[in-house]
This record gives sequence, C-alpha cells and structure tokens, in this order.
Amino acid sequence: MSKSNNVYKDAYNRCLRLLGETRNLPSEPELGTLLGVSRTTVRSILTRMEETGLIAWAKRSKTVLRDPTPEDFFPEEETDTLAEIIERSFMRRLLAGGAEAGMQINELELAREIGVGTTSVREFLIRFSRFGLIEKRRNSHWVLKGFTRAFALELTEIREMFELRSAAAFVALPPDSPVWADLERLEAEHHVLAGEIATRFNAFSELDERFHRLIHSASRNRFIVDFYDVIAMIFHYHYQWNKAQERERNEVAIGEHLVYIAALKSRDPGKVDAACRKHLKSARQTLLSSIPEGRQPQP
Amino acid sequence: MSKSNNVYKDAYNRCLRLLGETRNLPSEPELGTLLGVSRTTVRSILTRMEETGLIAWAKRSKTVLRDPTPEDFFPEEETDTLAEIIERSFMRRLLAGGAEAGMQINELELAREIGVGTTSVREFLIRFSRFGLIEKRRNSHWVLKGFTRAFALELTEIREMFELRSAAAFVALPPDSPVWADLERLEAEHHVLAGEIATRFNAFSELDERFHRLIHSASRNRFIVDFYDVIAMIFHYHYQWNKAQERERNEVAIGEHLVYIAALKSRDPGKVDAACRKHLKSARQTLLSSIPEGRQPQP
DNA sequence: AAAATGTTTTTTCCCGATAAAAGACATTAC
DNA sequence: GTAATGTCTTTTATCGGGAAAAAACATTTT
Repeated sequence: MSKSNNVYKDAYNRCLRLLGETRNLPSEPELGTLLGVSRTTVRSILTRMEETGLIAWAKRSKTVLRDPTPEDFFPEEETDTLAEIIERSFMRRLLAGGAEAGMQINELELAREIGVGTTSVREFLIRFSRFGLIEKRRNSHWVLKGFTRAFALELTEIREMFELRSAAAFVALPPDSPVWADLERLEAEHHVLAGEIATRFNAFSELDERFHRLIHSASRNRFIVDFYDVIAMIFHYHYQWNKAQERERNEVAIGEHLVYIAALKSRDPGKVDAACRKHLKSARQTLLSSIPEGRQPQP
Repeated sequence: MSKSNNVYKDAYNRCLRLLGETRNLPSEPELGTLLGVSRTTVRSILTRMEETGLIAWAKRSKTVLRDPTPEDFFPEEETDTLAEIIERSFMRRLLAGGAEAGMQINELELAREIGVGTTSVREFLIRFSRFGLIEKRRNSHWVLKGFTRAFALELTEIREMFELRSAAAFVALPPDSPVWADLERLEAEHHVLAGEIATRFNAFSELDERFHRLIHSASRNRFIVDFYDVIAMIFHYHYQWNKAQERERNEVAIGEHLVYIAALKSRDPGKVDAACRKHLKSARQTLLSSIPEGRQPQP
C-alpha cells in the first residue's frame, strides 16, 4: 500500500453533505472546484454514489435518489492526511510530558510507533523544523529544543513586532479595501460569540486565528504572513492542552478584540497601537502561565 | 546505489590536509571530533590511507609515511551533499533566466534533470520553501513565486526590523560578553580586507555574513537568528550572479561596516541606530538594483 | 580504570516502485 | 463552438529496501 485515498474519502464525505441540499448535482468540473479536487476524484466519488444507490448517474444527469445516512460516510479518521496524523502523534508525545529539552528524536522509532514509512516522518520533521522546536544534527538525529519558557518568549517577541507593524499598516489601507468589510464581519461574529460565550466558548480559538490573520495580511509581507503559521500551531495545541480558566480567558480576549477592532475602525494609529499592545500583553501572559517549567521565583 | 559516500570522501580530503602537519595521527575518537564524523567513517579513512601507502596503521600508531599528492584527493564534486547539488541546480535554473513567476515546478522533471531520486528533490523543496520563493499546492505541484522586486522588498523589510533590534540588543550586552572580542576580531579582518581589496574583494561576501550573524546572535531569538539563513542564501547567489561594480560596492560596504562597528563599540544607541540604518539602506539598494524586472520608470 | 581499538547493531539517507490523484487529450452532447 | 463527458498520461504521495554513517557494545591496551 503506497498511498491512502484520504483525499477521495474526505471529498466523498463533503459531497454527501451537498446531497441533502439539491436534487441534482452539477457538472464534474464544477463539483471538482467545489470540493477542491480533480475530476478524477470527482468521478470516483460519483461512481461510488451510484453503486450505493445515492444517485442515478448517466452522463450529465446526476439525480439524487435518497438522503445519505450516517453509514454512508467514511469514518473521520480515514479522511486525515498522513501529515496531520503524524503531527498529532508527535505533538501528543511532545506535550504529554516526558519531552525534555535536548532529547533525541528518532525517525525510525517515530515511524514505527505511528505505523507509517520513514519518508513521511522525515518530511514532517523537515516541515516542522521551521517552528523552531526541533533542530537537525547533520547526518544524525534531530534534537528536541522543547516547548520552554524561552521558546514562548522568543515567539511572542516576534509576534508583537509583526502584529504592531501589521496593525499600523492596516489603518493606512484605503477605505475601499476589502479588509474593512472583513473586519466588519469579524466584529459581528465577535458580538455573536460574546452572547453565546456560555455554550460555545471553545469556538473562540478559530475566530481568534481568523482575526489575527486578517491583521497580519495587511502587512503584505509573506514572511510576516507565514510566521503566523508558527503562532497558530502553538496556539492550536495550547488551547487543547491548557483548559484552565478557558472561559474567562476567552471572555477577556473577546473584549480586547472588540476594543482593538474599534481602534482599527477609528483609524487612529495611537489608539490602535495601545489596543494592540494591551491584547498582545495578555496573550503573552496566557501563554507563559501555561508553561510549568521555568517559573522563576519572583523577588 | 542508495546513498553516496560523500561524507567519507569529504572527510578523507580534509584528513589529507592534516597529514602535512603531523608525523602521527591522533586517536580515532579525536580524529572523529576533529573531522566532524563518526568513528566508523574515521576507520574507513584510515583503512584507505593505509592501502594507498600514506600511513602505517597498527592499532594506536598511525605514522605518516609520505605527503599526499593531488591524486590522493577525491574530486571536489564527489564531496558535495546531495542537498547542495540539488540547491545549486535549482538556483541555476531559477537565476539563469526563464524562471517566470507563477511557473510550475515539477518534482519528477527536476529529479530526472539533476539525476537524483524524487525523494531528495521533495525534501529539498520542503526545506527550501521557507525562503518564500516557492509555494506548494496541496496534492499538486509547487509554484514558483519568483525572485522579484516584491520579494526583495519583503525580505529587506524584515531584515531591517530584525537587525535594528539586534543591534540595539548588542550594545546592551555586558562588557564581559564574548561578543566584544568577536567584534574586535571582525574589525581587524575588515581592516585587513580593506587593504587587500584590490586582490581579494570577493572574500567580502563571507566576512559580511559572519559580521551580520554576530549582530543577529545578540537578539538571543531563534527566529531572528534563523531568518538570517534566508538573507544569507539570497546574498550568496546574488553575489555570484551580480558582479557589476562588485569591487566598489564591497569597498563602500566595508567602510559602512567599520562605522557600524565603531558605533557598536561606542555603545551609543543613537549612533548604532544611525550606522545600522545607513548600511541597511545601501544593502537594500544594491539588492534592488540587481533585479531587472520592475525597474519602475522614474518620473 | 580510563581510553583506546575491535565488532555489531541501529539509524539515516536515498533510490526505485506503485497506487492515488491530477492533468491532458479525445470525443461527444447541447 | 463551448462545455461537458470519456479515456489516457503524468505527477505526487508513500512505502520498503539497501548502502553509508552513526552509535552502541565488547575487548584490549596502557
């Protein structure tokens, strides 16, 4: 077995959800762009849907015969990319204790443990190395640098530099720029979430990322935009890991975001700078407080 | 053939150079650390040196029998890493015209052209992607973003941000920090090079990198330090590519460096900021002037 | 007993091969 | 004649295998 068909399975599942909405499916190329896959994959999906009696398919006509049942879906875990599987396993090991800084990382062992080939693990480690948590020894093993306090400080230092600059660039954008509409929409979503904070307070993580990515995009600098991948990755796992006072933290953050958004809309650089600094400071505090090691004694 | 023995060949060549200096070689572990390879490789080297009559080897005694001749050395091209070979080929293609932005990159074609396996090319592209010149389309090809004016501007924007901050951190370092000695040494090298500029003006590239890396190291931030890899890579190929007015440019740069170094030694943040800005500005000009495309009409 | 050498095991690096997925070309339908 | 479908080709994603290199273990030497 050389390659799993997770692309097909994932697209198939997403296509099933489309089935409930229409009586007839669109053309193959249209479905392809809709699902983000090639026509080859679209045709595999249609073939199976015909076989399982979901649709009647003859050339251009693709009539929906019945609504999909839960059994029609492929299991969630079969739709993941290998890269996602490896990343999850790796991060679980890294965060679930026993991951001391300086520890060696063994490609072969990782591959065997996860049940994948070494090539995939190697490629993952190379991609992952840009996050600054691991380092390669030439012709030898990888070294874990660890999710330490130093790491968090270095990360936030860059983040603050980049976000302050991006926020300043944001207010300088012309009024007809589409970012203002995006900002408006995000503000509305913040208000909605603020109302439902009691029940959906974990949905904040995703909104947070979209908000900050929008601001970073104003920098029009690929290195700044790309750097947000590092932050997003860390926060993604951080949110999963550190559930302490999650609700309060998110409530505070939503409040800070709303002030920040108001400042951006005012187009007053001073206000923006202040709001941005305030939010970044509390974000840093949140991150730092979740790192057990290195809690230096306060004199 | 699954793996070339370039590590062995490169270490062998370096070991040959050691031969001229001593009558007896040190112990195997010592040689290993000296050459940066494992004992396994050291023993392969010693075995061959014995076979070719360079040394007499019996357990601890490794007596040099004769000086190495040019024929003893492995050819230079056999000592390169696969990664180096691929990078060179790739950059040659990229810089030697015909590399339009938006162009597709074909792993298989690249691999065939260079004469290596696809895995190595894939790994190279993944590593290379952090330089911001290429981008991956999920489940599909890579896209060349091109060495454009926009790229150069985005790169220098970050560079300036990082270096100004690093330089500011530099002057704040305590007087007993080893960086001051390093700086002193670099200053001396600059003076030497300034004197020999007529004959060795291309040695500047290497000195330039060491100087800026020293400054960046003062940031004590892995992201800033790592970012210099991007700059170094671009400048490396830029120096090879753009030989126009090389001597004058380097002369100017050496002068700017010396002012910059003096400012650092004065520990006066204002002076440092000014010297740093001035140098970075001319570095940016040099880089921009070498990019043909986008030479906007001057009104 | 500390440090070297001798020997064996493990890991990294890289290739070729193969199924999945994308893409290109040919043909048909409207 | 444009846009779809049908068919064929190319490329990507991934694995297993094997040589190079590292690392671990055992034995000898000083």
